[in-house]
Amino acid sequence: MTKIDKMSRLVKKADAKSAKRARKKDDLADSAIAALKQLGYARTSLRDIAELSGVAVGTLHYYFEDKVDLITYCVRRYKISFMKEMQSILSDDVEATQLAERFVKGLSRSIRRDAETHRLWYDIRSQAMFDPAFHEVVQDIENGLIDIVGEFLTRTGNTHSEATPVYLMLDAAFRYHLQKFLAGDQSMPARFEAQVSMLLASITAAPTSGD
Amino acid sequence: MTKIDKMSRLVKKADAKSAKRARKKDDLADSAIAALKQLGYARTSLRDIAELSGVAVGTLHYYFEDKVDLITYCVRRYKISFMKEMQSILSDDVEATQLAERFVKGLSRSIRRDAETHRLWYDIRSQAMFDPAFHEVVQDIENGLIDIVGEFLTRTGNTHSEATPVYLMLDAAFRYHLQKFLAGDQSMPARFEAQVSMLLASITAAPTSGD
DNA sequence: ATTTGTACTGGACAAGTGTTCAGAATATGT
DNA sequence: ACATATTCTGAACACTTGTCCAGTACAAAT
Repeated sequence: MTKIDKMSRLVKKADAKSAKRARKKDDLADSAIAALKQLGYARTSLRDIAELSGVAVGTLHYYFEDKVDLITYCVRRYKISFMKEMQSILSDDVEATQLAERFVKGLSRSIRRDAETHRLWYDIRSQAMFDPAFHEVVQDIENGLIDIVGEFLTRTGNTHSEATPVYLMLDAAFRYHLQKFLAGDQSMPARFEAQVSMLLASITAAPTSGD
Repeated sequence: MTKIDKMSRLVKKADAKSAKRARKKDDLADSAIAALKQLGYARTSLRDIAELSGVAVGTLHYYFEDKVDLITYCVRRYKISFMKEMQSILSDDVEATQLAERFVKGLSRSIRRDAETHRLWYDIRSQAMFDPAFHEVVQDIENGLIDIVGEFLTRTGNTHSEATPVYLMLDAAFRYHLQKFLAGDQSMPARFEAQVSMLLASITAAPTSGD
């Protein structure tokens, strides 16, 4: 069985290698996010990222194809972690009204805590309107967000089919209050909470008379 | 009265001068918009704009302070013309339901016809999250849009106070369908119409139970 | 015809961009 | 200890960027 032994060992080594590489890649991505969330996509150069990561510019190209690859990787990484956070709220075993409250609170807390990172998402989403290179990430993430809203709706006893319009409403409110919060108005997370829970209440109370 | 004559003549001359200058400025802005709507803020250089305008780069700086000044001027100019269009729909003397229909139709037509220009607005709005130089334009325009929605609501027999949330909803739907339309889905303007008129119906039918 | 003023040009400038790659440093395997 | 692979460096490259400004073209006024 030396042959199989060798093989499995080689496989393990290879896995460890790629795992280590992946970890390093994520480290770099985290540094990159720290830079990107301050300056945005267009104004952040690879040199900015390299400096903040403590590596040379070449290293970035060693781990990422090009700038677009790096940025999309970062956005994906960040947004997925946000989505997981929301998912974990949805997995709480509580009744509908309390779930809704926690959900909205989770969002408003994210405005307060991760405002600068979220604006990166809106930046890339706008870029996608001009550059097809960003279509895929944006599509993927937006579908993921709609799924979460859909899950939220079913968990609170609503029709799953209304996921898209409800997502749009949440997204608009989120963006608007985020924008004002970033402009200096500290009251925005609270106002977001108030407005959204009101809107959600009107949704759950009177389901849209579709067909 | 030669003195007054002279003065009034001078004033007239000065006015003609500045009027001519303003016209030329607007011409340049229109060319600039044509360039900007194709490439977006970050990817459009002053040389691109100059080439498309048929003038030298220096000329742009002769009429505009700097790049930010040029871009904000363009966005304002374009968006104001869009807002005037919407205003003219609101000034039609028709009953509420028909007004709502025309309003939504106006929006969906704008998705189809001015998709590329509208994305410039979303681009600048995102930039404003990073660059305070854009705060003012974005604030002004967004307030203008909210006003229009408010006027629409009063004209259709709703409470004016709900302007912001309704604006947010319209904006979200507009942006979403615009994005998908730009990605190639021709059915989006129609879908936008359907979705929005449904949402508006649910608003007007059951006013939000605020207080 | 000559001065004055406005409109415009386009080259020069300094600073920045993403990307590449020969070679050094470090780690891994024998 | 040595050899092989991997990881990383940072200078170099070819371009692009916004801005500036001496100088030209043209119009208006004297």
